[in-house]
Amino acid sequence: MTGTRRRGAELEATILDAAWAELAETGYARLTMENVAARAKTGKQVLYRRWANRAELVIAAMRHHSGSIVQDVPDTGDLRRDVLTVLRHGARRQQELGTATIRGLMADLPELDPAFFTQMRDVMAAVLRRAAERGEVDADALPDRVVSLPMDLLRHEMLMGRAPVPAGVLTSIADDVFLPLVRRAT
Amino acid sequence: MTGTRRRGAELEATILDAAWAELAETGYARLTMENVAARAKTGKQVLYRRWANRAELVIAAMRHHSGSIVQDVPDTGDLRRDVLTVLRHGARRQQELGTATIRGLMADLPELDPAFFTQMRDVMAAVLRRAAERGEVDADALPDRVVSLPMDLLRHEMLMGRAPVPAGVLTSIADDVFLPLVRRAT
DNA sequence: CTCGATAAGAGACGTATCGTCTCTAAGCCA
DNA sequence: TGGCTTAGAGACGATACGTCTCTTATCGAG
Repeated sequence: MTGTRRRGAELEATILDAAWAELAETGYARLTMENVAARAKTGKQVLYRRWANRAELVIAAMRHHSGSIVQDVPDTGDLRRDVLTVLRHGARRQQELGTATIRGLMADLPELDPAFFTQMRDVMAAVLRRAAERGEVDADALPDRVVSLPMDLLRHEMLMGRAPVPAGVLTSIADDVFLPLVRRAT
Repeated sequence: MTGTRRRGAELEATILDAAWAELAETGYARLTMENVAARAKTGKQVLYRRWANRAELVIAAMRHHSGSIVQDVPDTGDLRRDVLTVLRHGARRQQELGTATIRGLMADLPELDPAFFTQMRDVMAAVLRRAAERGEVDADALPDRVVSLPMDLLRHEMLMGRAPVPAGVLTSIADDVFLPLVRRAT
């Protein structure tokens, strides 16, 4: 039995799984290219051929582990419920990664992908548009900052806090800040 | 002339100045204990005797460079102006440090000093209390989250953005989010 | 003024990881 | 079947960490 040598997509998937496992086991700070390569039973060069550095590898591993962030925008017929659903989704995602990983990535990445933000804002925009159609909010002329407000606050919470974001924070973002703001007649 | 050997506070100040200079020159990522020691013309051990790691040294250097964050709470007689003053103060502080340094610190610090947050929230609370006395806002029964909202959003902006926070962002935080929220009659 | 304790100044040291390079051989394609 | 690509494996020099060792300047007690 001479070794079956993996290639292309198969190899790539193995590496990304290995990276994800290392991430879960040791965390971002201690994740090394060497260990990922070892776990995937391949050489470092194979990693460097695909990703320029740790950060890119980890980003790729994240994407590989769970598809694009939000495909199904919630539509429960109630604005508050929709908002909380979006927030919970984000919070769960954070829990999977851990604060330390998120912070580490932020530090290593020279530039954050702007698509990441617009994506989340578009989700909220869709939720708000439907709420406007139902008459729950009075206008869709809301400033961009207001639209992205819930996710911005959640992100802030995820970055500053240590542990998983408590559920109370999510309801507070919705009830103390966002809903009073969008329900208000301008 | 046998060397004049520095001690105590004098030595410490020299080191912190060196750290601050290195920070400005090379940024947090490339700041090394070795270089700081070299610039201060001392040994690494002298640094490690005082600070456990890079992050602590840099924090100390920041504090040394510019005193406590806010001693003089603005009081212009106008809520909007006060809020913007606080925000500008924070933005200036960020500009001095640079986003990369802030992110690096966040990644390295296991735990953020909670005093940092309460401090900023207390500033906003003071500003709001005076506004309430003037009748600008209707109640001082505002949720904590609302009180810390402007600084939270600014912090989010500082962390996610690359360059110094544009002035328009500050006014947007005040005019699109904070003021409509606190002026509203509950 | 003298003596001992303390800590500065300087650098060696072992470890860890980086990112590059090199080499051999396996697997795909014509 | 022969050639081209690239996987698999590891050596390599560079950098920085954090610890340690050693000498000697400086401070404070007596």
